[in-house]
Amino acid sequence: MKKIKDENTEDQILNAAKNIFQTKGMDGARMQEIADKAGINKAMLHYYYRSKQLLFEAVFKNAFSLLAPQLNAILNDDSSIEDKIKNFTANYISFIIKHPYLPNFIIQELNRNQDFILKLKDRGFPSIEKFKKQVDEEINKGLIKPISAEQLFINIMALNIFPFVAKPLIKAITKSDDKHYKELIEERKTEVANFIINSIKTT
Amino acid sequence: MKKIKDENTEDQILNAAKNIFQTKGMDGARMQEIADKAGINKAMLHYYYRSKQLLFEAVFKNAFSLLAPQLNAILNDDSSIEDKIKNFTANYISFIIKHPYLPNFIIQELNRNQDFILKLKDRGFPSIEKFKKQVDEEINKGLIKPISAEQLFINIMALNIFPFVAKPLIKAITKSDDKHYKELIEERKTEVANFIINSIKTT
DNA sequence: ACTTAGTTTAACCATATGGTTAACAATAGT
DNA sequence: ACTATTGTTAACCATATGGTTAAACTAAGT
Repeated sequence: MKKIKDENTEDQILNAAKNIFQTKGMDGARMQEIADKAGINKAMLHYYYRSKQLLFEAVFKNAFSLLAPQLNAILNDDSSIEDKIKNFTANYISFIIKHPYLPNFIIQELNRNQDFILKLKDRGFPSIEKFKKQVDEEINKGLIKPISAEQLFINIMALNIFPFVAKPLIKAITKSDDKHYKELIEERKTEVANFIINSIKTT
Repeated sequence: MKKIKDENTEDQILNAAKNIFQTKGMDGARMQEIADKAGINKAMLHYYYRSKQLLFEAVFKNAFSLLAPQLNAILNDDSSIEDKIKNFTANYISFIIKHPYLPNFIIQELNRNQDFILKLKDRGFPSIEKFKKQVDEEINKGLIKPISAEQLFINIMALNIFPFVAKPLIKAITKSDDKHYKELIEERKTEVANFIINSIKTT
């Protein structure tokens, strides 16, 4: 009863669906297009995933499960805040270069359907508690200037994620072609960490 | 031949279209829903705007023409960089509180259709040249630490715009209800400017 | 060989959707 | 009052779309 194939149909579908959903979003995606990209019949999509909604959710959860560990790297790692910021910045940018549609996809779809995030709020969902303690500790030790952990976290996310989400806008305003945009992003692997640390480090 | 009315049909349509397009995006919006919200017949949409695409473009241009002056406030004002950052941060956040769907709408749609930005690139489209000169000048005068104008501009945009774009994510990770989220944002009116200035100000 | 269970296909279906049409209403100029 | 122009409506149309069905195919178990 097992199919001996290079890749089973279910995965072919999921990969095609990832591709289409992440570039066009839930509303812009067409089941026929996904089927075509997977090289199979449209009925197969429903055979394996029942509905567009369920197929989409499979893709979304999959995408989020890639992003979550990245965020947990700031929130739950044991290294110092300075080290975390340096590592996260370099790692996250490399990570997104490999998955360019991820941040946009997640942000867009979370905005489209606010309730949707409830379906994710468990197993490994990033949470800020530990980070809060760490920030307060380092402030007390005089290692960093006073700042709320929430604001610091928002700032770290913003500086790292935004340049990808707003790529078209940034390219237009800075009059960059793809090459120059890529250089800007590459620079940010160190630039962003320095910018943050400059701001919060005690002198 | 003029209609004496509280509001002419064309504007009613545009307002309804704004509402629907900005919350649901081009792909998620339905002409029927726009007509219903405007309280008119669906044929009127086509009578006044010919097609969904053209109606959408009217809404988009309108939205962008609100955002552009905000960005130009950093790029082309005559005040010092420090003052610009302080003013922009406070103003922009107040501005978005009034137009909460704006940044998301623009970013989402620019990502959906990359070519679309070409239709905007004229009259008052924000451009970074003047800001570049100013940054270099202030660095030379020793007022701020060395930083590329592009990176500084990206950082300013990121810290200000991202918290709105990523609202659902931030709310979930910081376990905030609407009230706490609003407080976080309110804090940022001064927090963000301090964060940036701390980082670039010479000591 | 035959049965059984899972897999795949083509054809089909109901509905939604953007858009059109033709008739009708209102208004202003004459 | 008559006419031309503009505004508005209901009915309609072609197509796209998510989803279903019934039949055919495949591979393993016996």
